[in-house]
Amino acid sequence: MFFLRALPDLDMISRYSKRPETARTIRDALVMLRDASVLLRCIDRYFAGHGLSQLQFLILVVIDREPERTSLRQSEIGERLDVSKPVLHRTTKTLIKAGLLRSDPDKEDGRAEQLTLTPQAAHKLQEVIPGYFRLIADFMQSPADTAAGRVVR
Amino acid sequence: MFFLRALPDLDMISRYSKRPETARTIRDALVMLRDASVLLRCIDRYFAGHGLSQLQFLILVVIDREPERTSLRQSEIGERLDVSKPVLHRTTKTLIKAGLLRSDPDKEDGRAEQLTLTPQAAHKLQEVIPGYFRLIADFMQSPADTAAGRVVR
DNA sequence: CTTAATTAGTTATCATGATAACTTAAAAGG
DNA sequence: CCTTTTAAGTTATCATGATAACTAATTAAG
Repeated sequence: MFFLRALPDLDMISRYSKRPETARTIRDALVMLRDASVLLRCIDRYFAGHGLSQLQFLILVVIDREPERTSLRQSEIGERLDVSKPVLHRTTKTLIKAGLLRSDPDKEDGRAEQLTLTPQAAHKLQEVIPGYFRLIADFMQSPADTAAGRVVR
Repeated sequence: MFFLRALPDLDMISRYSKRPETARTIRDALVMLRDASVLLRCIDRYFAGHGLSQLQFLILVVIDREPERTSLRQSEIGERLDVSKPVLHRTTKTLIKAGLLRSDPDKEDGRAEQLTLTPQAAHKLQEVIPGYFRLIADFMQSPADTAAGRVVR
């Protein structure tokens, strides 16, 4: 996360990078980092209000959206989400305990487990996705209001 | 951080948000979240290579760039950086132990402390800022190469 | 002045990210 | 086959974010 509230001005950036064109690019990147950080916090807060972390949500999503499959292994989820193995392990266990995932042994591989969405998980996704997209759309339209938690509508 | 490697396509997004214009906006936001997350990781890795966290760097920066002042209180740093008080507390203590900050009692307020950059900190900033800006510029020009840690030059 | 409210900083505790090192099963090489 | 290497998942440990609740100093109100 990028925490700086007031970004450096172009002059300051230019002091360290010769070409003015580059300074402008860097400025744009910093704006992006700041915007994304604020939005990520809004998203975290939104999911927390539904008893989920962002990663938990994404794990459910990648299983749900898999065509022709109803379950994935931990390792397959890892191919779709850019997180470390131990974090994936811990988070899938949390989801199992919460009743949102079911774990079955993989018949082809004794080391692996197949992770399937429970009906509660499918329901949870239905409950959560519309508001997720609405939050993002609201933020893009009016970042300050959305970040302040005000009703934008 | 936003970990999804392959973003949902417009059709999928449209299933949850009526207007196609909104779907496009959401897609843009997801792209931004993903780009920013990848860049943030590159930045983390860069600072780690110099013995700093991103927050540690930003604390040094906001003190350094303060006009007419050579020191700030914890609370003033908190006004400039969007982090919680305990995190700020812990991180400034770490910087003091590392010899990058000096803490002096505030003469006007018995509760407060004035935090000043040490010469090592000023040197560290000089060492670190050019590469920081270069990393960001490289990333904006060629995200994949920069993220892969390849030399872009 | 004295009391109440606010502010600066601290502490304890938790959540969620990472790496390193491990166990066990599967796959590859000889 | 048997050994070695790779892959799936797990465990231990650490870093860095958050909130809640605290102490002590300052400021505001009466």
